Amino acid sequence: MHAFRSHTCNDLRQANVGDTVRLSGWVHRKRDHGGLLFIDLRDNYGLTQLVFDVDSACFKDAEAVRAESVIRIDGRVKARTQETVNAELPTGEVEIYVDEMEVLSAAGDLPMPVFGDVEYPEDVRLKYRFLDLRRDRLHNNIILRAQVISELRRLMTEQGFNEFQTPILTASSPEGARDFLVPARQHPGKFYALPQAPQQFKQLLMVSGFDRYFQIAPCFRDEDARADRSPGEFYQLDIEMSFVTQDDVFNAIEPVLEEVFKKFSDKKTTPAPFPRIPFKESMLKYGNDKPDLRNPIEIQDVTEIFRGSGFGIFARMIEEGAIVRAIPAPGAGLKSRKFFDSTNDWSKKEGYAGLGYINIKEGVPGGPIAKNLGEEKTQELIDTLGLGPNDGVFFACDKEAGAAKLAGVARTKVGEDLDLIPNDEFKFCWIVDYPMFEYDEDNKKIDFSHNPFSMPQGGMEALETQDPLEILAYQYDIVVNGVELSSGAIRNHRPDIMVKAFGMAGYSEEVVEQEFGGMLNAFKYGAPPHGGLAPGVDRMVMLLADEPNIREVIVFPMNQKAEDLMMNAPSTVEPKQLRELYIRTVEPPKKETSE
RNA sequence: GCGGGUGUAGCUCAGUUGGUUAGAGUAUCGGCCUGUCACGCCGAGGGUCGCGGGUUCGAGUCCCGUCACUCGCGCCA
Repeated sequence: MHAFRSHTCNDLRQANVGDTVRLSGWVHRKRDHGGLLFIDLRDNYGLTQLVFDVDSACFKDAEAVRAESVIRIDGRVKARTQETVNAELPTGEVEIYVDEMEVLSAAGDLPMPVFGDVEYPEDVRLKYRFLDLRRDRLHNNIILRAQVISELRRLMTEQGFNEFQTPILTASSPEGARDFLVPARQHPGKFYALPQAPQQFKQLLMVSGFDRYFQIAPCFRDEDARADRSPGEFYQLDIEMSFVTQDDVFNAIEPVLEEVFKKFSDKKTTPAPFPRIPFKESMLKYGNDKPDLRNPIEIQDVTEIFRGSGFGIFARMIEEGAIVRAIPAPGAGLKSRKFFDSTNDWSKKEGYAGLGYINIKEGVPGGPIAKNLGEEKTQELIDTLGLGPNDGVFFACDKEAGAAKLAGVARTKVGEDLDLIPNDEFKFCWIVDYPMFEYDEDNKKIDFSHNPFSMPQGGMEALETQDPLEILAYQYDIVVNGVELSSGAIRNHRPDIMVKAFGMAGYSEEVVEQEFGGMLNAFKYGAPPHGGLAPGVDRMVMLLADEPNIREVIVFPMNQKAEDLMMNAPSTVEPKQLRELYIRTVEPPKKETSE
């Protein structure tokens, strides 16, 4: 017999009755009746009930063994009586009468139990991640993650994509997020950077003639955490293709996402082709470029109705260049005034200008805006917005960017408060036609709005003839349920167009040469038109596992402050290590303390 | 860096208007228990109420500061 097990804890069934078996696993739960003792033995695969009666040679050992100890047992499979069958367990028709037991590894007092589904503080869960990972919820999430990744690889490979590894130690690149730096011992004063994404490498792979690349690629960005953004590192399904148009990229990735989401979730999934929404339309109708299409509310611009109207606050602001966006709140007219006031208070607390509103009760519009706007204008609003006799509507008035943003968060807030967002579907869309450039208010200059490597729509001619702020790029995002899953682009493979585009954003040819020389140089020796994208793997699994927090789908995540509480990273290092690197650390200045 | 929330036993939580010796469930330990599967019953131990300061005759409760965790803003080509 095998040293540890003849079966797993999910193998034994009625058909095994009479067999002599050997099992190993964790003591999940003990039920000690004095003269009779049950242990639920657990492994990766499931649970099996062990029975020790008082005559058993190992009864005393079983009484002493603690939860989460690892044991090996030999025993006989017996059928349970009709009354004692456990229909909840796949192995519930049988149990093992134990003849011999060995403790392979004794467990001490547990800082958190594995059994049960009690919530535990996150720092305890992170410090004892190996215990948390034994629990069903995390264990299942991580298995799901493995299966999703395996399926992604299969689907990509079947489409003729090849998986290549790209360097982890590479060069810092000037824009994007903050880099993680690694000192270069052989080059005092110089540093490697961990890649924020294998962007240039995958483009270079296209120049190298590999035609179709993918990678489950680790990406490193030194940014602060969010619920859907783990600090440090994350994974992307990184994809690049040669000789393709934007539609070719869409056609390649849509079936992959559709199939993975259908396979690993019971929720309804948008069938391919996914809707395509121009960036500008998304900013207007949803107030952001990652719309949750489950939310039925659509924002409208109603600036013209308020221009010169009796509602003086808005009218004056419009004269100064503000706009007004309307956020309908279906059915909210039946809510009390408190609903509208507290939504307004919420927006102010979030740091916005505040929300005006009209609440229509039984067809009668109420609130200060309706009063001051007058009957005719109010009716025009109701007709324009298609409001019903018991609907409400909020208004965001500000400069365009501010109003759009406030309208967007209000749309989400109102949709949530009115319970308008169903949780039983995945609604995908593409956001397309991003602007190539935007005006950078801080530095008073034109800058890239997204990815500087994107091909401008219209190519060189557009750059030479159009208003820079009007030029669109072949740049696209995939969004599902308000989560930005991926961004991508058809790349700019022409050195002349690239130098021109960078020039418009204020980067000299020398700077481009210095920062992107590797790629720019490659484009001078025959580069195929190419494009790609990179959906976030962690976010995909988070959505499929229906988890609100990305740490629940990462095996060993860091906390919000980018610390690994289990491994104690980051940590100080030996002076010798620093000397080798010609590095000296400087204490940060102490904060002023008021005595 | 900024704003919100949370912080009481190992854990989940209760604790009234500021008023006796801060409670319950669970876990742990001891005792009893031969059909449980959240086993049951009896008992015990376990607390600087995150920490520091203040107000008060008196603070878990009120005020100020600070720390930890978390959510958001900034940041995220």
